[in-house]
Amino acid sequence: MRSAPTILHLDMDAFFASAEQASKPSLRGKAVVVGGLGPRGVVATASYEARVFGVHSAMPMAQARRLAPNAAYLVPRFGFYRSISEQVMGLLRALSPLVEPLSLDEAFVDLEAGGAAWDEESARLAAVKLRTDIRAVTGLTGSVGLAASKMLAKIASEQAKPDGLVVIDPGSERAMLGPMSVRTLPGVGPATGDHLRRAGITTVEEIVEAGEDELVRLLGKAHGHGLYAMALAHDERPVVAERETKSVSVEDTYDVDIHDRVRVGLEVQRLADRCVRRLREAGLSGRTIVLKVRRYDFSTLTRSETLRGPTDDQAVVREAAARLLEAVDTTGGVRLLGVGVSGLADYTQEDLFAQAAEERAEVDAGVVEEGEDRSVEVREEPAERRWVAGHDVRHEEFGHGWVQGSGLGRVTVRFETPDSGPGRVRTFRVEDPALSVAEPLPLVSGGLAGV
DNA sequence: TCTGGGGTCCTCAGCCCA
DNA sequence: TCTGTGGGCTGAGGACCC
Repeated sequence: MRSAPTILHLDMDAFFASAEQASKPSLRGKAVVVGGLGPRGVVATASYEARVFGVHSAMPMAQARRLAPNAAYLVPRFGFYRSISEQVMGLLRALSPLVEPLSLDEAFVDLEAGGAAWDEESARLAAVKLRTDIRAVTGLTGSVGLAASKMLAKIASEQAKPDGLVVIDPGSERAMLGPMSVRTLPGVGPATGDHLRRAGITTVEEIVEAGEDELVRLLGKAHGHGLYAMALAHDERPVVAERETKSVSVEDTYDVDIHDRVRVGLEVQRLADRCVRRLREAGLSGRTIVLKVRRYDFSTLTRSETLRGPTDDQAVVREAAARLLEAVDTTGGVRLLGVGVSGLADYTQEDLFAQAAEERAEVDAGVVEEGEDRSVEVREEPAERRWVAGHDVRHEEFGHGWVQGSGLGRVTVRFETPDSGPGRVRTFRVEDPALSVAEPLPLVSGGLAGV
């Protein structure tokens, strides 16, 4: 392990909820819950005000509504969050070329590799400046952990939350980790935590006392060795900037279980099409097609088939998924269906030529118009459906606002912007021609323009 | 209480092949 | 030729992460 705390872990505070609060002044200081709003939705992020009521990530939305009935409930706007995330990642890359994003709101940075820091003092200065810059550019706060390894930097940023900075001094790690719960260590979730507890192990120092052989016996080779090393604060995993995608998948949970076998088949085709679209957008093709089925009783099964060569062909993926479905008993109903492709390869020249030839043939045959996106069904949306709660809109007279709710032919809009005060609410007919869908505004004036 | 969506990695069993 | 062994691939499932 290196000797200076020059690995940085950044974790944006309650990211989705904070972004919504920054975008909507009337929600600041209020309980905000972002997640799926359907009957089977779960919480993606809860604002700190909502956490006071016991609401947390991954909690069923129905339970969150019981705990915090007066909170604002919003669907996630991933495009908006992605644009903020890109600004943050830009600030990180200015520190070092070695930036490893873990998600939209989290990343590791190897400060030493970028020459941004070489000892504790320089690392601390870089972290302080980073937090100031993030706030200036995005208007949001992030917590930072600094340590000599990834695991410890992540634990440090967790301790720093919200809006803080924690540095773990090299030499103090073992003493700090010892009394902590085994669940603190990466890779210990509910199942492994339970497993260890049944063996009388609840803290990190009890892992060390149990010894490596006992851990391997309990958890298997890879997990046992890995966890024992983590408990000793040994973590040599490097910060990796470019990670190759290993699989691409799409899945849908249905509001009501599907019983009709024909409908199940149609949904699988739709998912196969969506999966292929994502594959192509990423310039990838893959050999293994995976079908995922979650049944009415939440039991989940996967069926897969490996082809002779990689494909990104819609018809091939559809057919494979349909074959896999044939072998699955869906009596009783299904709540989730998914289609994925793994065993990925970059587009080969051969693939490109084959695809181009196929498309030319289709154009010649009059199947699709040149320039037409054949993967997207163009359909006129009913007026009601255009007004998604939480999304931005613009009114010719009243300016920029966001949809608070819609129904019964009416849409309610709150007119406010990130730099206005809390705004007023007005209601319109859903087909009001003065109202249109709008892009989110930058959270800081000029912010989206870049650093 | 009733459990999303998109991923990653590991384990185990069965099969084939050298 | 028979038997044992070990590696690689495939398919299924489980755990974990954000």
